[in-house]
Amino acid sequence: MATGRTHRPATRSRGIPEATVARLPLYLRALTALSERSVPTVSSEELAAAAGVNSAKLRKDFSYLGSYGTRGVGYDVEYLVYQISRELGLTQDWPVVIVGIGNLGAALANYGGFASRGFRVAALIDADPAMAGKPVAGIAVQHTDELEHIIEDNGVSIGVIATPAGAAQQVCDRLVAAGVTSILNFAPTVLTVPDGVDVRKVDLSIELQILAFHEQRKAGDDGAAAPAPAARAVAEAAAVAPADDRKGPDGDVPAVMPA
Amino acid sequence: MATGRTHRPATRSRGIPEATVARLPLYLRALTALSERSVPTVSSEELAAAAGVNSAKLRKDFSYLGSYGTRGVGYDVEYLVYQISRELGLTQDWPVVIVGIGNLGAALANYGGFASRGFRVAALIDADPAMAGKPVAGIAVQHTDELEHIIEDNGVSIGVIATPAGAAQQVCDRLVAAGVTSILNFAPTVLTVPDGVDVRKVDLSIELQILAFHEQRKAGDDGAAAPAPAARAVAEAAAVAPADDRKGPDGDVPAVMPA
DNA sequence: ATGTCTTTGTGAACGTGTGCACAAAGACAA
DNA sequence: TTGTCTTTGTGCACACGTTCACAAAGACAT
Repeated sequence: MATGRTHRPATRSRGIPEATVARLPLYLRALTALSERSVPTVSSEELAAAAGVNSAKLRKDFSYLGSYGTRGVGYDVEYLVYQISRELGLTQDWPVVIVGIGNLGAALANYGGFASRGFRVAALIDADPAMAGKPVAGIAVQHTDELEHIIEDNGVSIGVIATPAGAAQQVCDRLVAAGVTSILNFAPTVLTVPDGVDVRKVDLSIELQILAFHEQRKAGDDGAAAPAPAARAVAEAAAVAPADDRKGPDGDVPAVMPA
Repeated sequence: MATGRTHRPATRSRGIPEATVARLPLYLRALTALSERSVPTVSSEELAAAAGVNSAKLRKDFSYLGSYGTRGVGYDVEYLVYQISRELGLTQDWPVVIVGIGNLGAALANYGGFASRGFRVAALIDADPAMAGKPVAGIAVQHTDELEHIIEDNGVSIGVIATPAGAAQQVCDRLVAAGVTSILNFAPTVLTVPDGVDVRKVDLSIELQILAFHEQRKAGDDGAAAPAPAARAVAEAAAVAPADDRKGPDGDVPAVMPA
């Protein structure tokens, strides 16, 4: 350790917990809104409410970034916007490629939130030759053949995969080989990547299934909270089985009753 | 756990951890793929690899559902598909409404994964009168005025919000008032809902920001892993400041340098 | 039946995340 | 300056999640 500073500014940079990182964008959004309304300062309580989190959690989150608040007053909105932006790396420009310009890819290309914060759609790529040249969101779609070329020329390190599941791993491999080290995957597949490459997935179907689980829970629990009188008819139709034979008939049950 | 002895199926159902619930769809997908290839049984090791998780975690996850494996053999694929489907509530039909038929809403309506597992798009709703009647994904878009009507008639309990941020809370309120108790929110806003209503959010911009954070981390770390030679030029331009003056100049720094 | 071999199911240790509650820091007033 | 009042920053305890490691369960061969 060659630092030589007085007290440990410590490795806070390394030490920011994932859970905190995941919330920083949320705070940033709330702060940006305040900034637009020219609100000069905000307390942890107010900001936490706007971001939908606990105020103690928010303060602890900010403490990982450093001590940017003023006791008795709160946080300076502009300053905090800058600090969080910097911590998230949004003060620099991130060229992004979107691969797979189907319905979803096109929607992503058109999504305003993309461009707003440091992200720039550098290219739209699709495997369909018929798509090549067609403009989507003001950008001409390029063919997959150009992929490596585009990534290297533009210094792209973030790729978005919006292809069908079957093509995702292959596209992923090519992206990684060409130098991409962060991938946002919308295809319903588990991607395998080498160490050092980050993958985040967004899976509509999984989200819905999680909701369905909780929804079913509520329906089963009934008696208590049951604000919605509807949605029952359908549920009943499916309740053909004992509906609560967990643990099962001990094991002699054959592997039947599939979907 | 403390229970007597014999078999206390206990309240396992209540006790399924959220983290486990979130992985069940992942397992289900892997199992469905195996099922389609007519694979009869699978070990925790194999299945874990396919789902991209640790095998011990997978076994523990399954243990919350009951003891569906056979020691020395593994899990029966078909049986497990059924059990997980049932646990997730996918053996019943879930009518879903999508509100906001812009680029994203249309993409969602066309998304095959929706219909595949128990979910059925009951209606597409948009505030633009010009959209009304237009077919998207084979379904005629209906006007927002019909919202309450549609939800009640179809017993919809799951709603998807794909509107602009500004309209999201209002749409959410109407959905909830009409009986929806689970919401999948694509709008970049924090939704406020009463107790008993579940909200899950999917936020493209947040995912990208998290990736940017890690990407920046990698770039800062350099020296070690740095497969991508590109992407540096831009990064440099942003490195105007000391680049590592965290903790800041002690506090006299004015709140300037915003985005 | 007995033994061997495979794989589950889970106790226990560990790591991460959350939230309370309060001392300390600073603003502001007199 | 001194005192009061607000709000941060954080120690601590607890809840949740992950992973290891292994005994017990069962399949299968002999």
